[in-house]
Amino acid sequence: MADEVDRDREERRRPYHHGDLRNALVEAGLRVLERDGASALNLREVARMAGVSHAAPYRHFADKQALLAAIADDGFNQLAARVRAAIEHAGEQAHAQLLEAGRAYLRFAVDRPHHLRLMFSGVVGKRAPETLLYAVSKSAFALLVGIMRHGQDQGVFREGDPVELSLTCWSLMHGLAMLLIEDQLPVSPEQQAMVDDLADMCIQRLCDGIATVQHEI
Amino acid sequence: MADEVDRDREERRRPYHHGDLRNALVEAGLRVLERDGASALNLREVARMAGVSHAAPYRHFADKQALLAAIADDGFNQLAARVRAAIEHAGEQAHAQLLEAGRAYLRFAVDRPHHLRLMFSGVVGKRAPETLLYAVSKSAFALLVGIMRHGQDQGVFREGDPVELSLTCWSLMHGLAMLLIEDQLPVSPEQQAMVDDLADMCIQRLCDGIATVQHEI
DNA sequence: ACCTGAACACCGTTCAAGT
DNA sequence: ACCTGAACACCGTTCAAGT
Repeated sequence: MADEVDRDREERRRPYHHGDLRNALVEAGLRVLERDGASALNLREVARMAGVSHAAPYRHFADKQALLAAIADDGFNQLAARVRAAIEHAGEQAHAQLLEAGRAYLRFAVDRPHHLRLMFSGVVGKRAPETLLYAVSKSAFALLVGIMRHGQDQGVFREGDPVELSLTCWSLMHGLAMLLIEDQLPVSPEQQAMVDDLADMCIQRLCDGIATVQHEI
Repeated sequence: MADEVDRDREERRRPYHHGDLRNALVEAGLRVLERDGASALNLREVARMAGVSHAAPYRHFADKQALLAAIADDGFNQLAARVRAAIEHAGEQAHAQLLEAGRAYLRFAVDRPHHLRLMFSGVVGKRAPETLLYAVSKSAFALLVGIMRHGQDQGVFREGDPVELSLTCWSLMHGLAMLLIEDQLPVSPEQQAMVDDLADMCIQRLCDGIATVQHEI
């Protein structure tokens, strides 16, 4: 407690030149975001929290949107890291990897609902395919495609374009995450075990299919 | 053109007592929303568009959030109506009904991306289960549960809790819709035929399953 | 009952000036 | 090179006053 206060004061005392203001602003923004939500996130308070004047952020970000984009970008990195760790933790079986990846996605949503919402809320604006943001989200997607290929090699996943399979799976988990944090589902985001079960259930349904016979399309 | 101008002027001329200001505000808000997005939606401009002072909306809405909630509510009604019409148009087969419902969901997303985002963006705030909003979204969900039961009766859908099946299906379509309007998918929302195909493909994957063998969970 | 106009606090953004 | 302080336009919200 006392240590935290001292550290805070030290950070604020650092005169004039803040060591790494850009990062400090992103982190402060992240704190405000998860505490009060996106609508309460404003540049002036973020600057206040970082101990600089309200004009200082404009040295590092063109405007408020640019800060939001940086925060969203950080979220994509964190999400990808979590999913990657979950896959590694799952062992060799593609099916188990898929379940763990799904759980990790949902846990991120439950831990940082405002962050996930920001990442997929259009605040960032239409992005060009070259953008870093796009690249990072693509890299999380690449993990999923890897699982699919792996499962096809193991003979446990059906043949077909692994990108299509991945896309279906991502949509399922993403929709589940969004509906969950919007309280649209009969499961409270607070109950971790129930959330895990929900992820498992949905992925299991996707693996098993819901039809009794296969339709031509 | 000239007619529109005349009508607009007539609406604005109506002196002092606006006939149905509440609805006029919701409609004006809807127009601003789809034109410029949620971040550009402000009460003062909406009031301007409705031809009243910036304080007038407070006679009908407690605050800005209440107007946003009303707009979101309208969206849930429109979405449910579209899905209902799609199901009726699909004929008797549960599988066809499911495909058409999915297409309708995705088309709504593509037609009104900002509206869908608002509906599921937490601006409305945590809602109590009794809220109208919740009830309406539940009624759209009820349509889906109906399809599932129907398919089970027809013997084309696997046995199991129809609510679980519906929840999986809704998550899949919702996630697909959100990712699509965020330009996260390799399909442009402008290409209607591609969007329909995407909906079909995902639902087909869910119906068929992706695993070659059924796992215990 | 319903709407207006002035007023207040606050935000995003800019810019000349400071170190 | 990086930050400050004043300034501007604009927004959400309130309230006494008008019809």
